[in-house]
Amino acid sequence: MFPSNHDIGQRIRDDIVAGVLRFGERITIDALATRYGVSHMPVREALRELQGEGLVTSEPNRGARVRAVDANFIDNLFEIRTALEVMMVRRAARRATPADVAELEAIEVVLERHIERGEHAAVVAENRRFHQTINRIADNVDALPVVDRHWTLLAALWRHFGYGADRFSGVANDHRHLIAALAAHDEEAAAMLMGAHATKAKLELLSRLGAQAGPAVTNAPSTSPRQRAVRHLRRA
Amino acid sequence: MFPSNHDIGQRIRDDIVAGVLRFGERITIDALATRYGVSHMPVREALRELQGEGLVTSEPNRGARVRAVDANFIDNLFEIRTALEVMMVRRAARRATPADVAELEAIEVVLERHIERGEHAAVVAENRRFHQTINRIADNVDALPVVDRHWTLLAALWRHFGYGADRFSGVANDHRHLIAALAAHDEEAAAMLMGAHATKAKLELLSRLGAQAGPAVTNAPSTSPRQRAVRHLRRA
DNA sequence: AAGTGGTCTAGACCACCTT
DNA sequence: AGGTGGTCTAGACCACTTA
Repeated sequence: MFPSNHDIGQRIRDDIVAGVLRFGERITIDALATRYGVSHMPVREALRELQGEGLVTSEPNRGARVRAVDANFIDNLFEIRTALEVMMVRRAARRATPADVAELEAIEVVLERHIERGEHAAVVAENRRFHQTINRIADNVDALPVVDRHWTLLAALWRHFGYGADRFSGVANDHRHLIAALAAHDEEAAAMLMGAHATKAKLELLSRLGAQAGPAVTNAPSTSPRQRAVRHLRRA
Repeated sequence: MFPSNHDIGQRIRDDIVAGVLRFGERITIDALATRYGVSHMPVREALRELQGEGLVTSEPNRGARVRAVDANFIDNLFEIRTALEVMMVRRAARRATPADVAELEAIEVVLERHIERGEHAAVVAENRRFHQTINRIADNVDALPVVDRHWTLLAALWRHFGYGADRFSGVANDHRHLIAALAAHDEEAAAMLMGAHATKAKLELLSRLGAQAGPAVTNAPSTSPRQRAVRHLRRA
């Protein structure tokens, strides 16, 4: 049983958030293929996937780079997520059945137990399930993959920046209110709550990014696309 | 410019909207590969791309199908587009420079000339440029690919259902007001206008879908995933 | 057990950037 | 011209489904 094959995308993502692949670093299909012991094609597909998540940028015929995970990136991602999840929770508020509400409550109970016990990874996983359930209730199958694509990346970022128990208590409170709004079919309330909920997460991540020291990133996307000398500066 | 061979995705998309591949039809990588005279891999990637657009659905180990282009599908797509474009136009309203506004006005002039002359395809192309420019001003590079992915499909749908000169006059009026809101940095107005603009397009498409006779579609996604006998019914 | 859908390998090949 | 990034071919192979 080789774990080696398969899921090259996840391995690259892990290597990026783990710092093995530095932000801004140049990456080539060939190098990654030999590194992971696979052939061209799986790496190519993985890079596309990561490009879809925004983790990798690529200029035609000039190779790809690890995207700088800076405030701008976080901001972009959360604006997308917020716009879509607010739209989704509106639909969910219109459609939620008592059974749906019960399902959310059950998930929330589990989630809060994980919070009490400080089981961070489990909290993140259950939190994802909570939001996925809302999105399933919303019943827009075409939006699901878009939103879902960001979750793996966000999970990696939380893991990287540390979880922080202080944040989780607020999460539970938000969720309880969200469930109430859905149960009451109060679309406006649900939209407002979801917007605030997502914004909190964004601000939280941004503050950690700032606290973690400035240089988590750099590699200004090289607005003048033809110079490379800058790369020599990154060494330390 | 792509040599000729490539861009299997576009060829499949064209075959779908042209009715060569019927809605609901079963499609396999192998069949498409032989049909277009290419090997497995390009078709596989193309199918993924189309899945990303929502044009194709796929169940693991059970093959793919042409997605039913019904009211529900149109609705899903436009909810995504509306949510994202409203978010984008808000950002654009905050950032638009006089030069940006001038660029939009220039595009709009060209667009309206095409409208007067009844050059439908050119109108669609220029309309796309208009919205792309707003999204560029918004400066969320991570949202661009998501929104952009739907444009090729929408263009194909307009082409398929017919353009309709009646619609275009409203478009020009909406655009003029949008430009004014952006120039005034009026974020709320811009958001409201964009929401209405997108909703109009959705309703327009839906009405054409309804007018075009009911059976543009069918193939209920077979909610009980294990039966295939139904397939024999589709023959006529 | 046979069939079908789908991914991986290994290398050829091509287009564009770099001398 | 030479180099590098990236796509395509042809077939092996694996996983899951169906008989």
